[in-house]
Amino acid sequence: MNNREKIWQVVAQIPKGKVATYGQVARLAELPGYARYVGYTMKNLPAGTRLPWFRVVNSQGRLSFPHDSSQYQSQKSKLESEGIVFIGGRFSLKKYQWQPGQES
DNA sequence: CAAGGGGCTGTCA
DNA sequence: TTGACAGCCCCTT
Repeated sequence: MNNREKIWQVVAQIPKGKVATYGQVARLAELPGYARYVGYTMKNLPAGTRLPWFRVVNSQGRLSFPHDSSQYQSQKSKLESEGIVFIGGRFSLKKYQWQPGQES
């Protein structure tokens, strides 16, 4: 299993309505410091993947796409459909960040 | 082999 | 609270 797959597994575990930061995903995948690689990996997901990549956000409680890009809108709407509320272009990371162990 | 860049981050001003 | 900076890791030039 390569690092890319480890990342996929972690992302696949993020529960609906919750989000995780790139750095958090990296740590959970036992790859501390690979935050940036996580983003790179999400960018190169196989077409048609069912991975909830939209639940991965940056540590600022914001999305890492240009505010006017279609990708930003796409991710934002997907998160909102799961109950995450955006205020002024961002959301409360404190409130929605995934805490492994309290999922179910 | 070197350089640039990408859905990042923690630190410091 | 923002913005600038320096590290991080990997892939493509």
